[in-house]
Amino acid sequence: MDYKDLAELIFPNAKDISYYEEKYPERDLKEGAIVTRFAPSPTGFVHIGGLYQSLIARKLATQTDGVFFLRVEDTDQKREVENGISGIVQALNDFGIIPDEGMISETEGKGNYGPYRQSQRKEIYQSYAKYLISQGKAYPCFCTPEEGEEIRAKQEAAKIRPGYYGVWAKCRNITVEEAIEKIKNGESYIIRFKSPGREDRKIKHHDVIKGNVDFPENDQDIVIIKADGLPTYHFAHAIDDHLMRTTHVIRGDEWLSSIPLHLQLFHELGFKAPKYAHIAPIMKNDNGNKRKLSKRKDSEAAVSYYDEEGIPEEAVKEYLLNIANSNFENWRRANKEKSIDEFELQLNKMSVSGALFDMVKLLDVGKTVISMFTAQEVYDRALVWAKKYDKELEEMLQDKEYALKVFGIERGNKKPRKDISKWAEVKENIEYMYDDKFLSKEQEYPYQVINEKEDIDKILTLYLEKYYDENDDKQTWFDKIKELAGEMGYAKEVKEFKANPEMYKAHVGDVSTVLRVALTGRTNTPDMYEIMQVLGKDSIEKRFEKAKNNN
RNA sequence: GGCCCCGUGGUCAAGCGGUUAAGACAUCGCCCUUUCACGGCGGAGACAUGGGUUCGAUUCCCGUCGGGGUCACCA
Repeated sequence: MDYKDLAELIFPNAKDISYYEEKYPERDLKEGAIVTRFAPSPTGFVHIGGLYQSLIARKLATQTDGVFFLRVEDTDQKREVENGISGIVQALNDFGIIPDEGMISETEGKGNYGPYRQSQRKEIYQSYAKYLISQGKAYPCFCTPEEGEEIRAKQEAAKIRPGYYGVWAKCRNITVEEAIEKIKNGESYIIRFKSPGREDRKIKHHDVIKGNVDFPENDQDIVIIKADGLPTYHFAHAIDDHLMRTTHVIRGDEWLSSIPLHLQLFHELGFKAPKYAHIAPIMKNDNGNKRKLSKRKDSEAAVSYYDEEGIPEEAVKEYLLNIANSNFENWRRANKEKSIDEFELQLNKMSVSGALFDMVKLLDVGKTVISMFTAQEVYDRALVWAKKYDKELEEMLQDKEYALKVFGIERGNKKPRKDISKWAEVKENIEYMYDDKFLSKEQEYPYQVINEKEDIDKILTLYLEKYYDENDDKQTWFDKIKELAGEMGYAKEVKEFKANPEMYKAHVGDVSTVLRVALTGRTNTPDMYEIMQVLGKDSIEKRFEKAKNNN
């Protein structure tokens, strides 16, 4: 009896691996094409780091005329979550990251290298496990989980390296006869890889991002097929990325230390190893300590957060690209109008250590992104967001014509206004432009220099009676406010005021402030001329009236 | 604890033997016919540390300290 008999006994129905090698041939792509993937487990939660990886993977595949696919790693039934796959598909879709192959819904996939869901690839893994067993490179292990823990406890007590290796690998040297007998007796078992490695030898590895890294060889006989018949991550990774013809494995750097194992697995399986690019995680400062953005503690770890806050997907992607390749910023400044698809990302320019997540910077990117939008785009996007998250804003946006005027203030020129960084800010930002909101609410009037009610009332009255004409162009409008200032005995020019401060109580700017505050309840607003144009005479009169009646 | 990776201003980061050590965000000041925003100009602000190697180290080597990752029948 030999290894073949043992393999046959364990996996009697498994196909020969040549079947799969033929079924999933080398891809016919041009030289240098990158085949890569995003391979999450379907927990229903997409982490910003996952989006980061996908963005990078997608870009690289696109840049090289390669392939980007979505593979779902659902070999741990305990972690299964309902609709977990759809959540991932949807999240990627929201950010315009569309895989060429892979899962497209909870149950369907597309492409010729599937299934793209590991739980549906059980037979494939078993074929390769069978192959390894028949080669004497894997073996059934009859140790129970409890025995495993005992071994571990002993190792810890003795302060030696924990794990299933060397003399601790009890089942590694069981004879074929013995193994067959145990199996026939119905003893339960798992399949372990028989590692040929030695801990005292080093391997060299070149990571596309991390550079050269040396590790001790792997000597652990890791589990490859679990008691439930499904593979562990490591085994599935080797089989899948080989069969799906992945050229570059782009993943989080928490996997870096598995490199010796993975390389060994590829080698023993007779596969060519892919290139690896281990991405540093996005971190957060937590009381002086850096740590990965945490699903439980940090709302911004979930990609859904950005949708809820109304941070445009373009902004999130630009920010991420910023972290990925610091030359992106310069490129962006030189190419303001271009799509980020035209930026060429380089893996080897990525930072080897994790960046702290910077919300302030993200919002700054958001501001710039939104400032480039037309009023129509702002309207459309804000409306989509409002329908989902803010009924009141949705109502305000019902009068599209008016909303477009409001969003059009100081927009579309060479120095567009940058005052909206996310859709959640829109309501607060435009609220005062709506009569039904403004007039019905009790207002604060933070007048600055000119404070006497008498003066204020006089300015408001005079302005409407004698100066304001809605047909004035901006220069005339401006000149009239100066005249009003003069009539009131204030300086018509700020410079004049600054030169002779003792001669005047206030200047034209202070008069403007009175008008502005009466009009909007704020000291900071966009250009007042445009505001008046949008508001119209009727509204202006009502607002001044309200201001006069204020106390 | 073992193994591995990393350490340039508050943050993201160029530079990688000789530089006035870029740039962006944040911050401060000035200017931008009246605010704010935008924009412009300017200021403050950094090579963790101790030893080497070298004519010369932010750049190379070693130690220290600090940070991160990993050591499952989870991915």
